[in-house]
Amino acid sequence: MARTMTDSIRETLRALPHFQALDTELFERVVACAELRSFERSETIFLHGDRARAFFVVRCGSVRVYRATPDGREQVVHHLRAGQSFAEPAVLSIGRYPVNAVALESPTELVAVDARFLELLKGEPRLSIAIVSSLSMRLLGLVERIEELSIASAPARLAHYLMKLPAQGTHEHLVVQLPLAKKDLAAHLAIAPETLSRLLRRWQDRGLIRSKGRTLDLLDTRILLAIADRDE
Amino acid sequence: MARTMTDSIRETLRALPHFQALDTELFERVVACAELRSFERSETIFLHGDRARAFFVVRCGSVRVYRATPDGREQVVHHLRAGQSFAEPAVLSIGRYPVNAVALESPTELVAVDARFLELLKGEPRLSIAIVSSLSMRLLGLVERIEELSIASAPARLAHYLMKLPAQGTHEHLVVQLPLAKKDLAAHLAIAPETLSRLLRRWQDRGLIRSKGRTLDLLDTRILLAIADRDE
DNA sequence: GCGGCCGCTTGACCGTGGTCAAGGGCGGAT
DNA sequence: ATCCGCCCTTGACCACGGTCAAGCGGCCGC
Repeated sequence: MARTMTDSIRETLRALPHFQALDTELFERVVACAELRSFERSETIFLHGDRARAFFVVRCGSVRVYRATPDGREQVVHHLRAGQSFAEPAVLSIGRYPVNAVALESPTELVAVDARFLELLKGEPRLSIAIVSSLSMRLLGLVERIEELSIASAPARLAHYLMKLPAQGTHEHLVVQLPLAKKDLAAHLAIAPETLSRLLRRWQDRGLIRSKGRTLDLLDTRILLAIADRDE
Repeated sequence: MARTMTDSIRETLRALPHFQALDTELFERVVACAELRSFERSETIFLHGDRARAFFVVRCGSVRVYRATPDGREQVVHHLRAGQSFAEPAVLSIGRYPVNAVALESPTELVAVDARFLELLKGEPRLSIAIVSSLSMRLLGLVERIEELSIASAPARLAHYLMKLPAQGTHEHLVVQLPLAKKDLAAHLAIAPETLSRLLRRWQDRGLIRSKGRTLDLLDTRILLAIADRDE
């Protein structure tokens, strides 16, 4: 019954795509590289330029990975939830974090896998194949994100985001929950909070959605999809 | 004296970071997966959705990798020159190209490394370590690109681009050559060609640069740097 | 040398979306 | 229950940069 910290680590790591196919012995050696860390809302996990001693897997809570410019603006690169990993590239190549990461909820628990993992990698082709594949997927995801951020208009980005959210209900009347505060969602979509607010208002007036706090009813998915990949 | 096609392939692949540390025997097995292909200006190399049979290394010429949206707009993801590789992730994970690629010059010669490479990877930890590292670098590059495209203003993007170009001359009077036609540069920076034109004009009027065709004199690098990471 | 094409430049216009400022509403703390 | 603070909303304004349209210039083919 006693649930050790190592059990938590084991459970979190095993759920990762990288590690699902590993045999027990190798997997335990990975677990031995890891420790559990806990963060509070708004607590910094690492900063741009810090020495990259570990990569992370989200056990619970959520994390924002972002870049900041000298003039104080920032751009969200990733938003991570339970079961997702981040910062592998920093550990596996240059050894410094190229971005900032901050916890968004209290508590946010992360499994930190440190540099001993690199040694494992060198001796284990199966492990490196898994990592290659997972990094490749991540790359493809970033290419998507480039498209989202630079081709699409603000309404298209929002509609696209809403339609990708896990939904409940029938095809013509979906109900979704926003996983972020609206101001954080705005940051993720690279728009001002005011713009987000105005868009939701407009669509509600047109009968496309209904909005109550973080719960949205998508009433006309047909038109929303059209907005998502054409343009408003 | 006779220079075989295989020699060309060997030379091109050997210059890649992935392959520099390989011993001769393993390297030759990589070479055996590769063939040389030639393209003309504007010729398509692959399209979004095509089965990914190979990844590529640029031997000469240049390549634009881009995404297109239903409404006809497009976003440049990469611009590649001699010695650079692309499309590894497609081959190494999902098996389909997620983007389009087109040759920008005549001739553009590419070394295509086909799927037999995957088999090599499975048996060779050193090879996969090299790939992991190189994919990681690529990921970091894409994060930079996200910042470039979505945080910075048009003047900042342009100034940043100019200051990163290989330059000749003294610190306070650099001379750079644009490696792209201005309309292609505009596409890379995600701005309209007209905007590029106007920016260069304005900076020339202010004495920051001098522009003659594709040759630019950077007369005040101090201010250009300021524009690059603050904002206009 | 001449014509035509394509890339570059310039001008005029306008829409998208960011900024500034102020008001309302929900929730947590006491 | 009440207060305070933070988020969200709404309004007014404006500038950045895209689009449309026209004119210019250089390069290549004939």
